[in-house]
Amino acid sequence: MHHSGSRSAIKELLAATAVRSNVRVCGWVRSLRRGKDVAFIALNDGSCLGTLQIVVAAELLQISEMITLGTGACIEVRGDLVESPAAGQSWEMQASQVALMGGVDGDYPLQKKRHSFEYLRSIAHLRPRANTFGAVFRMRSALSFAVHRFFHERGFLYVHTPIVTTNDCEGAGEMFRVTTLDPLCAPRVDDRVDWSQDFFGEKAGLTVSGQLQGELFAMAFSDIYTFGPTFRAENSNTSRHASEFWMIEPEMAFVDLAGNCRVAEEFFRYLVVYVLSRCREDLEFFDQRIEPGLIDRLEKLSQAEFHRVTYSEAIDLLEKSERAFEFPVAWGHDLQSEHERYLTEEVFAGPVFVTDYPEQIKAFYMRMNDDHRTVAAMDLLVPRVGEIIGGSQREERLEVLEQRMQAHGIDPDSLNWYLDTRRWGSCPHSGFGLGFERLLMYLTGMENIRDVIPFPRTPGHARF
RNA sequence: UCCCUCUUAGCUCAGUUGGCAGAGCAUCUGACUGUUAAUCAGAUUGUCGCUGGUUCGAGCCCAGCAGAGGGAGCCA
Repeated sequence: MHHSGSRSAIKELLAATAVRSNVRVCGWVRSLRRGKDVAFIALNDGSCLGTLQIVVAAELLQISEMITLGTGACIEVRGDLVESPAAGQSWEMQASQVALMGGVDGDYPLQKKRHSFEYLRSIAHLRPRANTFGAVFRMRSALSFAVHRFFHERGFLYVHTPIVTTNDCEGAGEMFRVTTLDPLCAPRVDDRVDWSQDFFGEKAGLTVSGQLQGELFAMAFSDIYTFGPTFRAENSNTSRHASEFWMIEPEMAFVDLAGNCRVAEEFFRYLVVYVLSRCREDLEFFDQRIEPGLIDRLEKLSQAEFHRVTYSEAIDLLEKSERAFEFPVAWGHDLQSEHERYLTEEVFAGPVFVTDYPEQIKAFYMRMNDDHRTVAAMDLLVPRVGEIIGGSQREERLEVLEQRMQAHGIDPDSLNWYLDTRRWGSCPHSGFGLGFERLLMYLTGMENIRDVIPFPRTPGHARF
């Protein structure tokens, strides 16, 4: 800023304990009420949900280019912070100077009224200025910090696993291709693209998970975690899926499945308690406007016991229920959304870990149990969202792992570096993956993943 | 990818049996006011998603296409 004098954040002014003179604030006009002698501006700068009421004498507004002042305009105000004589706020600002930085016209798409989320998605470049999205993205930021704090407090190493990868066999979904070859005349051998001539000398793509690399680090640093973007080229079109999302993946040496669940539970509870104490104003907004009862739900959750049930027990519970499910319940088949929802919403009415799934429906790296028909896998199911965490104890025995890879049609040679950790100094270890956006949805009550990502990427959509 | 629903003013949405295109908000003008998404009066605003069909006549019925939303699958 070319002017001297520092800028006060509106959050700070609204929390003031005494009057303050010669204050400077900058922000965007949320609402303007104009009278003959006096005008009132509700100003927001994103530092908090609330607005600062600016009181302006009419003469001040008449001087300059104030014609373009309206909802959405950006202004700089100088004046004094005083006690507000009227109801509605305890502090307000008596303006001595108002400067327009960026005006608006009648085409400004955000009005001082409620808009549909669908419409706001179409103006994703402006929606951060709307109350709901202000609250969502402040909370996203706070929650990211809380994730790092949790692991930092417990001595976990934060590792940046690669975004570009050449593993095509993680079984976690379709990959986006990364290439510098010209799609119209890519080099070919035997009628197939010759990836050896590509930039990385082999077929490369965007990561679908940092887990395999995370395991390598866990077998050197004991406790590690990753927290970064993940990409899935699946053509899935639901309110819970995005092509680009953020995932948190801890990996812990010397920890079995039960210990893995304990960490997941502690982590989940830590984050709930964190937002309850640090994001109160935004949570109250969600509680009021997005999901009535949210705060109560989260407070109960912070005390709640997380239930544990094996897959086989879950199948029994589903079979015993009088419910007519659309998909049949049978041991050996994966649980459908409706089954998961029934378990977490009706049977347990709270978070539940389902463990020990049949080996044929889970990934190759999950540890084979002694019964030789289930693996040490766990999913954490929560009401409303369904599966929010998926994890397992990893197979640390070289021969068993090789066997599992064969059975899943994966060439062990393509992952020889992964197998090396089992060859030399192998150890029992476990980890899980938590979808950051799903967590955010659960904590805000927002129902569409596209509304908790700043600029969401989904099939057919990568604008902004 | 499959199933269902939707698409009307800048936004949110009504539009009956096929018969003149509507409301609220926003915007503009004015009034009024220490106001609280202020209030009051007046004014402006339409390729009824697109293409074709049925009909004397289509926002409404039919077909195709496009876009959006919800559900399913896949998963986090």
